[in-house]
Amino acid sequence: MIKIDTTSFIPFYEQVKQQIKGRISLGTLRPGEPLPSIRELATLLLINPNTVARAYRELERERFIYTRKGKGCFVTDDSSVLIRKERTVILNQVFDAAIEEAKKLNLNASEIKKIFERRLGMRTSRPIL
Amino acid sequence: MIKIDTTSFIPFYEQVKQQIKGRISLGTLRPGEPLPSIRELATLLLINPNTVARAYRELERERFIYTRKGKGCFVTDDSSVLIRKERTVILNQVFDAAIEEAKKLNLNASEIKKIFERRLGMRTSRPIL
Amino acid sequence: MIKIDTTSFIPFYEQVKQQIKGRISLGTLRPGEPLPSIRELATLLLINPNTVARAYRELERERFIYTRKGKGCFVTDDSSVLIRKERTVILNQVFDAAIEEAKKLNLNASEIKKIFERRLGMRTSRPIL
Amino acid sequence: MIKIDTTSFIPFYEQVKQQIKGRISLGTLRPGEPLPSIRELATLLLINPNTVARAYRELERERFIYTRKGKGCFVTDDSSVLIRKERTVILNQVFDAAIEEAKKLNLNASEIKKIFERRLGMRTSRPIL
DNA sequence: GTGGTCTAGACCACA
DNA sequence: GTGGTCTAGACCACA
Repeated sequence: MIKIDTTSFIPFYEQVKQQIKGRISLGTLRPGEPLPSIRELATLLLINPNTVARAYRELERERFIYTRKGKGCFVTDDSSVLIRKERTVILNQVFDAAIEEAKKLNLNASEIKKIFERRLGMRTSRPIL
Repeated sequence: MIKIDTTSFIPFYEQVKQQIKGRISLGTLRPGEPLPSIRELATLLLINPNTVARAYRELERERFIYTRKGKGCFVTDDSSVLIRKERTVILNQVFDAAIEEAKKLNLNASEIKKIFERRLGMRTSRPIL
Repeated sequence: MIKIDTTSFIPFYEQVKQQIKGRISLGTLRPGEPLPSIRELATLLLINPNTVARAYRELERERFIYTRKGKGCFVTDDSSVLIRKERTVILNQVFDAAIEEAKKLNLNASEIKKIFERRLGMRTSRPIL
Repeated sequence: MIKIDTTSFIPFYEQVKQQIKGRISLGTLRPGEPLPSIRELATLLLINPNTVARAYRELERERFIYTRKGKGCFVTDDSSVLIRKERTVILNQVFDAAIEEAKKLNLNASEIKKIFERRLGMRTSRPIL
């Protein structure tokens, strides 16, 4: 499910971090549940274990996961609370960025809205209503 | 108007490129019009001339601008055409990114729409309606 | 009484070693007396038996304890002598470390002394005087 | 001035961090002042640049230093404030550790005090008075 | 098997 | 020159 975009400017370790957070937020990864092992995920993503280790280390420092030596890494109990806090911030950021971009390309609000809804529709299984 | 986000993972030269393209698209920079000189822009953005030079070099290679030795850099006649081509691609990218992000954070389509419209409203001078 | 600090950089086996030595020095563990069994101590400390085994193995190599197959591990007769030798070394080490740390934090001798005595007082049942 | 103890259990990157903090606290490194470059310090300490980079990265995340791409790392303005906060915590920790150690070795308060003052005297140029 | 530290060395952005 | 990311691979503590 996790993917690395090798063409992106975003560092690999950062992509891993963001996607782990995303999965916690989605509930795919729940409190107490183990993350894939560093080596396992590295193999899966075709990247170096050190890079995954860095992502995990930073997630630990940010209290989304915790580590037990020799056992593995696990989602913390308060991870979802932390993510919920980050959530609004993150969402505002990405939408503001998109809108800003559209404005720079000289679109007005209704044009922006039209494009947005087209994209949203394409990526939704059910009709929006 | 142009700004460098020093905390972003996007390289400075890329930020400059994107913003120049944005201004061409906006019509703030028109065909034939001169760009700010490398040194001038570098001073303005508090970055090294080499970095601006790289942005200009790539914009030239992509045919958005051309260089006249001793005179400076100018917007090409077909720059807007080129940008128009990029436009849809760019917009789709940024909106898809935003929507993707929202989905990772476990929002459904109508929630995403609500947030989007709130942000869009905040950043528009006239009411949308 | 023995405790593992899971946040410390000091390896678990080393923490066990140090604390066993401490108890021999304290007289809580006397020559000839049996140590808790490897499994027992491992269970108590919530760590793996292998880790306790390593601590015991090294203590045996350093002649603080000896092993009787099928019976267990016991404190040697000359353990206290050995520890007495280590004692001054150990104490100097820890105090030098503390003083060094204080100096790095830019305190002068009298300030260091003041802090030290405050801490010592706090951790002593009877008044020092 | 900075030294790596290769026999210590404390990781190299952590030793570097602690000593940089110590020098900031001492005033040897002042706000705005540049740290030695990563490569320079690595060469000096006979360790790998990656290890120094990790120390610097963590110091940056803890807001003791900041980084300017292509320019170097510099002490932040509020570094001393942050250190002052850490100061008491750190000092209590090290002194408590030393005292605890002494108690485990079965010394009473006055003996501990005697040893402490002997060590303190040895490491002070002027008599304490 | 698990994670943690470290090295040697490549390649990039930036000054 | 500066810092940042990444890889390949070694060695250690711990389960």
